[in-house]
Amino acid sequence: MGKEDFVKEITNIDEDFAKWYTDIVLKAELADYTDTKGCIAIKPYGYAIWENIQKYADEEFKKTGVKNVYFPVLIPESLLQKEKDHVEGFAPEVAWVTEAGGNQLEEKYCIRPTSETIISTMYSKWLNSWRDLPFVYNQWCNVLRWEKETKPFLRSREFLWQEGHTIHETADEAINRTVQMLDIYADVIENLLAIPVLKGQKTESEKFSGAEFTYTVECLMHDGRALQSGTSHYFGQKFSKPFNIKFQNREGNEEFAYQTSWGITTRLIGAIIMAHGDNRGLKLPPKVAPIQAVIVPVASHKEGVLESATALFEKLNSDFRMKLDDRDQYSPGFKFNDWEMRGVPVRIELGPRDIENNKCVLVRRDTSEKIEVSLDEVNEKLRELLDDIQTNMFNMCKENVEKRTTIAKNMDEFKNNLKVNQGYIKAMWCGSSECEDKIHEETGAKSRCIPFEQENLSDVCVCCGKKAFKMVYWGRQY
RNA sequence: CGAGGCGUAGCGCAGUUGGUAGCGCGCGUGGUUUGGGACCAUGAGGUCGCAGGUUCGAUCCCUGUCGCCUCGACCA
Repeated sequence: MGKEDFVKEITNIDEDFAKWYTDIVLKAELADYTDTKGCIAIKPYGYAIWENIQKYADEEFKKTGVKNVYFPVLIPESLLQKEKDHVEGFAPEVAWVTEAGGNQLEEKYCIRPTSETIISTMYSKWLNSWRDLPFVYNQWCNVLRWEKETKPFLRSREFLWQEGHTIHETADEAINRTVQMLDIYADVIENLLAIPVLKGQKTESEKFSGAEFTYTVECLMHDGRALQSGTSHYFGQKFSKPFNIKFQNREGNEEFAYQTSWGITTRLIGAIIMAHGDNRGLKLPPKVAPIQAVIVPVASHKEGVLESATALFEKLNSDFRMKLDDRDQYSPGFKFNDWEMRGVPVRIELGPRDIENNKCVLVRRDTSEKIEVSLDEVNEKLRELLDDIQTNMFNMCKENVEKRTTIAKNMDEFKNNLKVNQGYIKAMWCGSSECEDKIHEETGAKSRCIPFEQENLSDVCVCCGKKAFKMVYWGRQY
């Protein structure tokens, strides 16, 4: 292994993926551990990635009529209790505020683990007529879930997300909304983050607590484990009844509204790290990278070099998110490695040789390929290169998914394929939670989803051999 | 929450058979360097995770506790 194949101080990605992951989070300065157990501080570079995700997603949401709102972080206990399945699902990981201002509170408050309850209460207050519908609201906020095992971005006690909550006049309209939002999530993840997704429906045992059904987008990481990356839930009238969200319909009768919720979280930052990273560190898709290209001047003490580098920076900075690395305490070689570790998609080298020839050198992070480009057409070339990197990163990721997706027709194949490839196992399923449990017990894999695109692999369940209901993707998860 | 591992400088680690600590990297300053992790000189930085106990004396021994990591169970 040559020195170009690894970065000092970062664990080898194939030897210890978990360690590699936390190395990247810390060394690339995305986040850091805090004195608050299970909660991270997101540093500027990591937060900038989140801001890019937010910006893109928020624009897509608004194109479909979503409006942003804000609800309280504290929810009274009585509200949380109203929907039975919901409270059962969340109770173990809810944190409570019982004391304030030096006094015990008469009613304790939970710190929101999700906001269906408080939002439903307000919707009930605000809704009168079918003419008021739909409510298509979203909030960007933090939530708290008292997780026992935590990992930066992937599972922390506090995390940032958006939660959309809608109510509709009809079931069809609500269901269409869940599909529409799932499609936006798929678009965010595939087009912005360059990670291919698997779209489908969660099984009964994997769906959101309180939902009629849950749609999901699943991603596969470098090591072949799956990550639930965005969910969209249909509630029907399961919340609107206990929360009394009703309206007078077109016939003049009282009717309960049809409800949805949907969310993506800062976990997506973890997905970017684990789907694209390699032994040189983080690898960011250009569309979401806080810095799309970094200019590294070579021999910057020499006459005119820093001036030319600054001029190039100015020339590019209006079209791209740029960084000029003019730190004088580091050698160019150090900077090359440093920016690769931080995942910047393109490095631009500019030294006396280049300046003399009116050129610069563009080096891409994904393939390490170097090209010389005339300074006159550097904007166009950089644009092309970034587009190509974005596409190539998606394709590389897709190759990994395809390589790691296998079919199993019996449990031996299931176990063997999982052992060899990790990744997704496609297998027929009878629809019983007993088989799901048994598969999980025997293989460690859980159902990822019932994909929208179905194939008939066989007529019988991979586990029990009874009549098959659907094809399911299975896999080990984060 | 079950099993295991680790807490000594910002990071990675030594070390003290009990007498308050060192190395490498990093960091500050001055200079020479600069096309894949430069070099010389000179500095700064530690209540040895925390709390008890044993002891003349604890970073070291004992007990407890907290935190982090890995593997399971649970979740975005």
